[in-house]
Amino acid sequence: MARTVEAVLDHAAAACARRGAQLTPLRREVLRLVLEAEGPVGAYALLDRLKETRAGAAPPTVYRALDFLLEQGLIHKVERLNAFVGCAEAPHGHAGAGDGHGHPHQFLICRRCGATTEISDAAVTQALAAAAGRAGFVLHGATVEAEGLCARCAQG
Amino acid sequence: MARTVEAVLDHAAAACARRGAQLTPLRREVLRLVLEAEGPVGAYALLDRLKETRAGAAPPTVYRALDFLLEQGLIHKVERLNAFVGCAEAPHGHAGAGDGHGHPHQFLICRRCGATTEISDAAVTQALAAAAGRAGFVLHGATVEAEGLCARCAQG
DNA sequence: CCTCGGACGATATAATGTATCTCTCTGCGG
DNA sequence: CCGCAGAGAGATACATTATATCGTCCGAGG
Ligand SMILES: [Zn+2]
Ligand SMILES: [Zn+2]
Ligand SMILES: [Zn+2]
Ligand SMILES: [Zn+2]
Repeated sequence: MARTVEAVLDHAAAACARRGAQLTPLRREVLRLVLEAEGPVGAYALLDRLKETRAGAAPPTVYRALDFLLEQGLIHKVERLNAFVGCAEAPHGHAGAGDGHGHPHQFLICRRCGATTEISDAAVTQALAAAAGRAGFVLHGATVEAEGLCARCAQG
Repeated sequence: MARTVEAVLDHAAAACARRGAQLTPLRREVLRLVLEAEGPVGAYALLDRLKETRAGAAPPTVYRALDFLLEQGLIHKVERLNAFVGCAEAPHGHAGAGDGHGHPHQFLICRRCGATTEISDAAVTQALAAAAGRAGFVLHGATVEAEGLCARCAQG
């Protein structure tokens, strides 16, 4: 797993460089903390972990890094949780569209165990685009977060 | 317009009563403030307005009322804005499902003028339900918030 | 050398949301 | 009438999340 995270970090650094951006050591460290977390992680939880290696870290430190990672499409924000997760697709070649918006995605959030699964369902994306179009709305992005019970918790 | 708001409030009170809940004067006042706002309105903005008539109002005052109104499906929360809007369907007979979750809905949020339009698109709802089902996820509700340019702003 | 811009450090403050305890009112059983 | 339970609300304090602002450093380009 540690190997995997390092590989993703290297891949992310390359993707940033390709777009003229730079995954600095600080940003890389924050991204690592997000990826190592088991699920969505709050900015202040990240800050606490970051302080272990960077004593002077403060809220703007982590928020600036998170803003960068969001722009690069390397992480997503879960609005319902005010928390952040690594993009599930970044390691598989997508790594952000370079347009500053990431890619269309949806979250399935378990109300019991908190598991948050990223999916990228074309039908959902299309349906939303169609609905927006009918309203004359020019779509730039969307937050889609489902709440319910994950497969594991639904069994009990 | 004022007439309309009063009519909606009366309708909401009746709907609550039908479900064994009570739209108390305080809750009614908070709902009125939400409905009178031009768009999504934050809890603390509501609190400021509420203080004009209820000097002792504090954060829990407004949050408790908002929680009740959310449960009754009379308002929705816009997660991306941390703000609240009146349900666009409540005045038209729906007025909450009574199941404590409101109804499926989506928001179209204009990044330029801030206009927030509530829609209820069956195709989006179905597509999301299908995607969740394929993941073995039991869907209970969803936050769907599109960002872009409204018809008016897109023209410029 | 100069200076310009991006990244970061540092401090303070704003905005949003909860916990907890008390108090009062109301309806009801005894 | 009395005592009690439960909902609603007042009040204080606190927790969590996010931003504003200013200063410093450093490398790219002139
Ligand atoms: Zn993603
Ligand atoms: Zn679960
Ligand atoms: Zn609605
Ligand atoms: Zn607009």
